Amino acid sequence: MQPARRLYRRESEESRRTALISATQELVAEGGPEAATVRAIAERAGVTPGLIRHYFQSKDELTRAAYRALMDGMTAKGSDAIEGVGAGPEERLAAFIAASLRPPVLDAGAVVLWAGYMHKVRSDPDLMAVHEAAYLAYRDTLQRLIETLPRTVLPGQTRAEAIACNALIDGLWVEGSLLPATFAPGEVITIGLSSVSAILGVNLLEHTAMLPDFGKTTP
Amino acid sequence: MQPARRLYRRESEESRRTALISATQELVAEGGPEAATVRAIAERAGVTPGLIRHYFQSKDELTRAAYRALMDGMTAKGSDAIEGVGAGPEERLAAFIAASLRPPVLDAGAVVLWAGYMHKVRSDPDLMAVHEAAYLAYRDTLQRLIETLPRTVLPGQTRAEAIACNALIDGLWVEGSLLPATFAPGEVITIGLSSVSAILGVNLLEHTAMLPDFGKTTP
DNA sequence: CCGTTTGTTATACGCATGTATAATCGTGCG
DNA sequence: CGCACGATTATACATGCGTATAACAAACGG
Repeated sequence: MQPARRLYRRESEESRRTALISATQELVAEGGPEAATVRAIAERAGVTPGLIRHYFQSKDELTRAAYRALMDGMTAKGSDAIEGVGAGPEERLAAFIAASLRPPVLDAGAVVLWAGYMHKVRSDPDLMAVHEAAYLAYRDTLQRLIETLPRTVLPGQTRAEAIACNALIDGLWVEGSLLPATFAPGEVITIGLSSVSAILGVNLLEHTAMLPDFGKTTP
Repeated sequence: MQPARRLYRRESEESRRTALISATQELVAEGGPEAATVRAIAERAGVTPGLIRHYFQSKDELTRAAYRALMDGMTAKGSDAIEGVGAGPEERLAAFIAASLRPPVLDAGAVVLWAGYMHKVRSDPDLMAVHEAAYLAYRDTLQRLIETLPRTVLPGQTRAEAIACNALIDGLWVEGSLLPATFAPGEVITIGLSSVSAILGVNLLEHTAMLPDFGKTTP
């Protein structure tokens, strides 16, 4: 009696690919890129290592797919945030910012995941293109929201403002995720909203009534 | 005649340690953490792999030392920037910000290096302490510079402002380093100074006369 | 209900990694 | 000048990695 061969079920290509991609993301988020080995990914996804090469030409291709999925997911979260809320420009901008500074976007695992891919982004032109597209898409959404604000602006002004707000949000995202104990609950969102308000010359804190998990920490 | 044993010179402990640390940093900056193998580090430092274990108990200890050196170096750059310049609070703050958004601090290698250590920072309490100390030191310097500005402030205001300015600078640092082609020369510094000005309610762009490599891109 | 297809597992290979230990030789001290 | 210490090199080892390939079995069509 030899060790029985492992039982399995056939699944759709899509479900297997997403399972492998999710497993990769989880492992990188937990233990950095070096923890995402072929064997660990397979175990997490509930398959054996060989199957990875059946769905991805190489581990590098799986890596690229996981990065693409990460970036798509994060930009999607931002778009979702401005879907439901009321039509006021300030409301929409405030919701967009708050969504980026709250879980699940504000999350140490997400930051580690993002950081773990950074050097691959720089060396792989394909990943660089994905990164640039996601970054510019986010910044573009931000800029469009800024342009809808009731203000009179100089030409070229909103571009610089969008860059600044994007950088501010990114920085708060990293630090709020990495050192959550350093901030009071909701403090990161409050700081983000008031700082963006200062940069743009508006008052977003007056338009936070509809935001979930907010209002209790701001006087 | 067998292959001659490699000639060598004895060197001080300090020079060997710094050589190994620098080699580690260079390799991580160039190719990510996975490129910094024991053999590659030794070759870059001009020694053989075994010597690493003579000066560091393990590769992990060398890694920790390299991260500490990175953080110390980056905070030192900021302190240097406010040493020479004139006594005006605005000048000093402007110089501090500009120094963080200009090479050698603004550099893709530095960002990749910083990002490459991120997951180790989260999992290793020792590195976490180093990170937190460096982050808070930087923020503290920033807050002290902000407090010297001629303004009347509410209690607790400067803390939030320091967090915001720190996040803004960090975000510009990352994006300016990773996508330098996206920005006009000096644009990152200009945006940083004008945004911090807006957040703090001052005008730093009027106090950039003494900044090197500046003034030509701002009207 | 059988045969074919192909998703999935199992096994093996070559290589690189971090570490341990022994051999060597540069160097400061007596 | 010689000798002993230890900084440095050399070699070896176990392990884990990504990859290649063959064997197997689950599901579907006939």
